[in-house]
Amino acid sequence: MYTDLMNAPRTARQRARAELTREILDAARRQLGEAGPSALSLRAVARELGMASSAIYRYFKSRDELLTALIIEGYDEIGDAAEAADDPAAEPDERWTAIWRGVREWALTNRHEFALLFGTPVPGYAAPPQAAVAAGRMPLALARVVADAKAAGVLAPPPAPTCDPALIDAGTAELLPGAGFDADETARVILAWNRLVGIVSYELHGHLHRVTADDAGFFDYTARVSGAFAGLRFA
Amino acid sequence: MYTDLMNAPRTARQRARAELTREILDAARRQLGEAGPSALSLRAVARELGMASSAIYRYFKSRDELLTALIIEGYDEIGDAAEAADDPAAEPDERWTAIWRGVREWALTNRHEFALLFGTPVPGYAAPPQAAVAAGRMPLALARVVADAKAAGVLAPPPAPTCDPALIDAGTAELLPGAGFDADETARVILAWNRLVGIVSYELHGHLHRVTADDAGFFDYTARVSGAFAGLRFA
DNA sequence: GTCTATAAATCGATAGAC
DNA sequence: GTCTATCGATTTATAGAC
Repeated sequence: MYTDLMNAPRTARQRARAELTREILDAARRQLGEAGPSALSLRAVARELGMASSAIYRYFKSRDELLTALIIEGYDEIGDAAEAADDPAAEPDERWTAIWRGVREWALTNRHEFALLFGTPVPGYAAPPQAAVAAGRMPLALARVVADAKAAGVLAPPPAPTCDPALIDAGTAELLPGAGFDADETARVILAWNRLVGIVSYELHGHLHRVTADDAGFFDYTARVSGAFAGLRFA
Repeated sequence: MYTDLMNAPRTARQRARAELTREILDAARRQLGEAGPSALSLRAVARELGMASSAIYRYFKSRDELLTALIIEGYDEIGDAAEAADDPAAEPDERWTAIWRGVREWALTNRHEFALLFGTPVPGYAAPPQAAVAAGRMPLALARVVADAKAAGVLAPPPAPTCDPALIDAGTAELLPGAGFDADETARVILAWNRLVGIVSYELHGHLHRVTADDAGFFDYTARVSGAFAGLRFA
């Protein structure tokens, strides 16, 4: 939505507005890490940019609107990272690992934004429905690999515990139109998405400190485990 | 550490101090949900209790010390929940599910405390080393089930992707003295712990909204999947 | 141990001059 | 569109009377 404003700036006025909007978002992202998302302060952003606190209200009319812009931008960037890492011509196991690594790398260089997306929700703030579209891009990248493996006939059968179709939301069953996922396949993609976010969160939040010995190596191991569970074959 | 103060109160003075310490902790826990952990305010706690803001410094000499007490108390409670749910005489699959459900129930009724433990870390705050002991109790409960299944000779062999022993911290390899876990078994317990926290976080933070259709049912399915991966046999 | 008073900051948001 | 000034509130923390 705000990125729309930054495309095709025609007049000098529009360009100036787009640039300042960008600077506000960048400053806000820098500040996410200093006091946490819930303490994000419009005033502090204004101070960092050398502008009056009231001037910023011309760009974002509330703190929540700025938060929404940051969240959608974050979901889009992590979706970009996942899609950019994916080479549809490669083998499923390689695609899977590449997507996982792309997401992790984005998270490592944008840890506060990752926390904004997947950490504790900001109290009193509710993300608008349109954020769901951007939020779905990363798990969809994972689903695409599974769908392609299934179409190629190389998807492994589900492991022992199977998923009751009644547990999956009707809308989610159609998450990848044309893929023809059954409940088990859908559930395995959901758990893969949850696993990816969960293991990155553990690494970023220090829960693996003195538990694992090699973060990148354990992450790759987790990716293999997750991919195998999803039905992909790893060498 | 603070709970020590509450055991064996001898004089009336000590009992009064213990009770007020308890009230401060309870009030702080109530406030965790209002503005998030990073906004936890000693003054607001004092106000809620009808005491002067300065008086509270007699009980906790800083906000970080109060946070530490809350974190250790939370880890201990979730460890209690896991241990209380475990019946060592039951079958491994039943024990596993019971522990999972016990942890989820604690999280559902203490969601802000759960977020304090496993959500975004509070900026500028570092948990003291002694918190690690309390933090380990919940995953240890999971490990105990796996260890007992191994001792009984009913632990399934590892699934295809195996874990390089170099990826596990040397201290973690001894996480359950006497269990004789190898790297694969240790890694599977770590991932089970991560899975449990991850799926509860997803449920609490709304990421499963309109994705799954039955939170409790999908949680049980996840528990079965996780237990099977850990090597337990589910009917 | 509890109180008042205070220090030196911060915040979101608005009004109104220019 | 940007500024100053302001409102009414918040915070952590300390000093000192009682």
